Amino acid sequence: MNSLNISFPLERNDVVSLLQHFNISPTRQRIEIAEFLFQRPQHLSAEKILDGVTEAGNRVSRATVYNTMGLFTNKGVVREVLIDRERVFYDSNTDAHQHLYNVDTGELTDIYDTEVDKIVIPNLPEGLKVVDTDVVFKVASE
Amino acid sequence: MNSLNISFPLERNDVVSLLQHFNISPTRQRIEIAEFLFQRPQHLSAEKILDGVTEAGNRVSRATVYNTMGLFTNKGVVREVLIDRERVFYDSNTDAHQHLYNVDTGELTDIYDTEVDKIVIPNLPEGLKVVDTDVVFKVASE
DNA sequence: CTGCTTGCAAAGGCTTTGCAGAACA
DNA sequence: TGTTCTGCAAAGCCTTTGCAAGCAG
Repeated sequence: MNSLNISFPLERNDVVSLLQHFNISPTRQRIEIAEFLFQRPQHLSAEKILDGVTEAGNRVSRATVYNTMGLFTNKGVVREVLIDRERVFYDSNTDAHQHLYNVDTGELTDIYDTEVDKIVIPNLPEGLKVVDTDVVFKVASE
Repeated sequence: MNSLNISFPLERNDVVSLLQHFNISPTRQRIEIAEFLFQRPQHLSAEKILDGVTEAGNRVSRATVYNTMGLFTNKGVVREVLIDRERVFYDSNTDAHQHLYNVDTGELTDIYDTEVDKIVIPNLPEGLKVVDTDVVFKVASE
């Protein structure tokens, strides 16, 4: 999925390149948000992103966080993960991978299972192509 | 996932049995909601469920629809599908199956792919078990 | 009776929007 | 100087909650 091979954490220069690669003009706010996102592979809500950017000493409005994350998602910079109905999570890891969601703790972790790539959809109608595959394994304590 | 082998549409008597099977006392409202859900395999939002039940000539409040769908989900009568960030969908088909989501049209369809059942999670921590597997293929026009 | 259910209205909480000012090319 | 972007505040919208009345066992 991700042909960019991001090596976390991303330096500021790399962040700017990344944004430009996706045809996003690198404004101060977008750079600061992206820098925070790509410190490491992580799953973050809009609120957490706002908090994180703010704690890093930068000032970005809530509306801009929402606008920016919508933009990043559309452009493919990050991936939306819908698991918790309470809020959307943004995944800074866009490599092909799946998720393990612990229903007891709410913890969301990445897993890599090459078998998933081999899945072929039976009877995929003509003229359609798969643009993304979301796989979430919900796990609980035994 | 579903060992009940529901044959759509479900008759009123079967609906009552179904609810009892899940230890849900069959109140008028719950029966009417379940009857609407199990007319056919479908993916419905709370609003659509309220509309449908109302149009069928029954009277149920919005709050009861939400309460009931929460109950049905917890008991395993239906499955929540989180795809659209706008709202939650409830799936009246609880057989093991996957979803095809057309990002252009918003259409959500069921697919059956036995290969998915074979997926084994690498490094699943001890003491955890998989309780559910959500697979969504996002497709678009070529 | 006693506890479970329902329904209304209000509150809650995440997200979007309108619009004026700022930044940018 | 025209376009894009930001930020504030308000609005929007889905969902939950408090609470009184109704219903079931």
